Amino acid sequence: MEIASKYNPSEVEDKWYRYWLDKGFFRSVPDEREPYTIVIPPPNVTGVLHMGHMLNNTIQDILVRRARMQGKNACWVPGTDHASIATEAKVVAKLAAEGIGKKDLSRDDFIRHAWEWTHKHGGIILEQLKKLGASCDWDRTCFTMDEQRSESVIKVFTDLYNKGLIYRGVRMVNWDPSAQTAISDEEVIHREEHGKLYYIKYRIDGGTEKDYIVVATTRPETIFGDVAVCINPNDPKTAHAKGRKVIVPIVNRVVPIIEDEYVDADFGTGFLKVTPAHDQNDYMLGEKYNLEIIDVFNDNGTLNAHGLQYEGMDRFAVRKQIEKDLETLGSVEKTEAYTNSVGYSERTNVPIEPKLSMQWFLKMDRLARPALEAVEDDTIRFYPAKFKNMYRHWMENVKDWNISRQLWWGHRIPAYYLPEGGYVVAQTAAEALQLAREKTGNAALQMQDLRQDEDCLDTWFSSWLWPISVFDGINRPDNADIRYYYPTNDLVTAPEIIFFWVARMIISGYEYRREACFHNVYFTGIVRDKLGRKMSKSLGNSPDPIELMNRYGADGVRMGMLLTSPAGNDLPFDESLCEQGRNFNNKIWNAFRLVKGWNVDDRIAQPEASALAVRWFGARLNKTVAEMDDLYGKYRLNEAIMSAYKLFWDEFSAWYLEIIKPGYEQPIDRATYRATLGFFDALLRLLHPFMPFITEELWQALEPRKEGESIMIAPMPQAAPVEETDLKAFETVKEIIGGIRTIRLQKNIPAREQLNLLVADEHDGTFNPVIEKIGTVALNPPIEEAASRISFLVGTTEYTIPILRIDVAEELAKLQEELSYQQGFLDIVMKKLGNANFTGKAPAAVIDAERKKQADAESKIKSLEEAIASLENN
RNA sequence: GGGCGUUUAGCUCAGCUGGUUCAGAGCAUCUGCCUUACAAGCAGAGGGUCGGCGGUUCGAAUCCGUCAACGCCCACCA
Repeated sequence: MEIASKYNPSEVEDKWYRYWLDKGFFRSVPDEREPYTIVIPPPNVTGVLHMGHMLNNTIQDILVRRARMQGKNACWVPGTDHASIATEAKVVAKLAAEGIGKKDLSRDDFIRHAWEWTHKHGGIILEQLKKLGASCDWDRTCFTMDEQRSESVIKVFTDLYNKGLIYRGVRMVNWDPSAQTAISDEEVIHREEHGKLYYIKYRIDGGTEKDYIVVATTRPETIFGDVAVCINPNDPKTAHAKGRKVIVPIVNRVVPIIEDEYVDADFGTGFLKVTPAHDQNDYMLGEKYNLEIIDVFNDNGTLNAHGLQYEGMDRFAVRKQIEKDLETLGSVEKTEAYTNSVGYSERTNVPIEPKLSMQWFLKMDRLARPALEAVEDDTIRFYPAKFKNMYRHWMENVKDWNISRQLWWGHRIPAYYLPEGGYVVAQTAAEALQLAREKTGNAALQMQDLRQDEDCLDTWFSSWLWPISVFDGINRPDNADIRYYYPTNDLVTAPEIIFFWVARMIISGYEYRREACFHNVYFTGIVRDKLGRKMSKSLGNSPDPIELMNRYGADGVRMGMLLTSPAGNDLPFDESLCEQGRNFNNKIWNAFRLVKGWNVDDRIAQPEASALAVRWFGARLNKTVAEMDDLYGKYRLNEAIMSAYKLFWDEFSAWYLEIIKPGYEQPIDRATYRATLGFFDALLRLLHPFMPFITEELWQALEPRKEGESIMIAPMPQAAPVEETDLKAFETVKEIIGGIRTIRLQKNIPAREQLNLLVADEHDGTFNPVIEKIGTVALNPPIEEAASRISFLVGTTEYTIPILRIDVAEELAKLQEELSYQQGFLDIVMKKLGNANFTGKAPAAVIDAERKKQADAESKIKSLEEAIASLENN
């Protein structure tokens, strides 16, 4: 049998994925087993896979595959998100390219286009996840806008409205002039920006040219909305203006000077222009003093008729122009450089315009309470726990959630306006009509008399129900799926959406199921490039995951992602990590080639060294299994994989296989061979969650398998009690071998040349046959006095190799160096033991440990001195 | 402006309730090897006064204080 010396992933990955699908291994239906559930953070339906998805979904797949192998009924529900604002923007852009404006279309026509787009580009990302090996139950694939999920959303909206938690009101909202919709506070990103502070003169009404006050502003284009100027009543600087009126330049509007302590006398000039329509604080002042509200902008960020000659110009163009015009008028006292924080839309990346508009809000304070407690008392655990602080802070200061968006692509708000004012909220149009008739007492009211609200709901208003709605637990709260799978176990997501999504899911979980929606949240880090920059399309620093998988294999990339990322830490990604992953695949592949290349001969007895190796490796394996269980429990997946990695590479390949390896073209005994296949099997199972493809390929080839068997449903090795003394003794063996190899290297003695090794009486001989085999040494042979000897220490035990060729001077120097190190060490220990403070106050165990150090050092010094003496005598 | 977090080998990180499995791991580096599983490999080796300063203690990477650098979250002084 000829097996290639390099593993070729592309030959096996698709084959096994199809096999798993065909056998239905990913499918889950409720049964009597313990459930293990994960719901996928639904990616944008028209998105494509990026490195963040790779990390996130690899982690989920590891958790799910492990749970499945532990005998749990594992269910990973996949799906996509309609991504209201992002998708609508893409559709608008696509239509624009065809010369069609959104306004030219009816709502229905636009929605039709959006569905077309969704069907055309949708679901690509799910196909890409298959390449990664994701073991999702594809039969359960959901979409936030499919029928069941839509029904759930509308039902919840209606329910919350009926509970009095949803209200409608005019509020200052974050307006995105590009998408032309309001967005929530969480969708606004503040950035420091270098701008100008303009000092503008406002003439005092009834005064001369020389009578003016100066107002400092960063936004001169809003002066069309100025309705007052405010001063602090306690500010002597501005007191002269009390009770006066001033004239807003260009507009020539006469506005009053009002007084409020909100104004910071130390900022700017002490005069604050008040523009209630375009600033949150000004709006508050406006309400307080009952000022007129003048909105000067159109929805797209251009000026409206209030902007006079600037009407139709963009707000930033106006800022530049008005600066010039004010200067011409002599109304600018000065400008100075100023840095302030400007809000940007997360989605469209344009500066947010504070704008007054009618929106729908969800009251959050009562809803948030159980969700806060759940995380505080660890009913829901965060990994890493540091995110608890962030969460608490947000939840304690939670504000009402603006849930309406002025978009078409999404769930339309089920509010219906009545002809004579007022509205009703109902799940269906028919119910709405019924309600409307009751409310108005007009039985003749018809459907066409009602007008449904034009807005749709924030995308997160559907995803916050995800852990419930994917099991249809909103519409049918008692169905078998929701009762079995809910609460879900683990959520794997990015810290960026802790408020958008995680917090709100917890809230809806308590409101609609009265219990936590998941038990553990694993926060992944951000995948960055090796310079520490966030990966982005515009920087072009983001590798294409599909391309990476083609080059390194899905398993290689999965390994690469996991090798370096503790939960919550950013992941500085470098292709060399995939290389490391691929190399590991190859290592496993070659170990397999070795083992499968052996011929078994029943006539030969098991060598002693092999029997010992089997005994030792059995213990070593168990120890790692226990370690990995512990690490999984703490969600330290990168450490779990490292411990499997070292087990396979160092312990199994470098030690175990080397010990049991028969001579060239020699057969192996049956007992050792059986044990080795057993170990290999267990190792593959341990590694399977991380590297599903290669482990399946080799597991299938390791022994004859029946149709329908698979490593992915084989049991995960379980920890058994470990014989620690063997493990300890073997570690000593490694050091002895290391000592021998070092001497070979230094003295240029080939690995295959047999040497003699003299050991002291206190040497633990348990693994002597192993030492003789891989050290290529004879232990304590009957020999005549050697001309020279060279020795090393393991612990306090001396090992000596008698050899002929030896450089006495060099050897002496080495021994002297070691001697002086030991003497220095002994000095420190003695000083400590001589310190009455130490011996008086330290616990007995610590003092005993120091005494032991002393004894060890003394014994080492003694044998070093003897070795030196014997060399000198020769 | 508040709050939180980080700082340990060239890189990414472990080091729980202070004391030889306390200075570790993987990668990278260096040296020697094309040894019949694997050069995508094997065998060895070097490398850190645990961010600075001060304190508590018999003893500090570990506890306390302080300073510094970096990061994150929240916050609309125009």
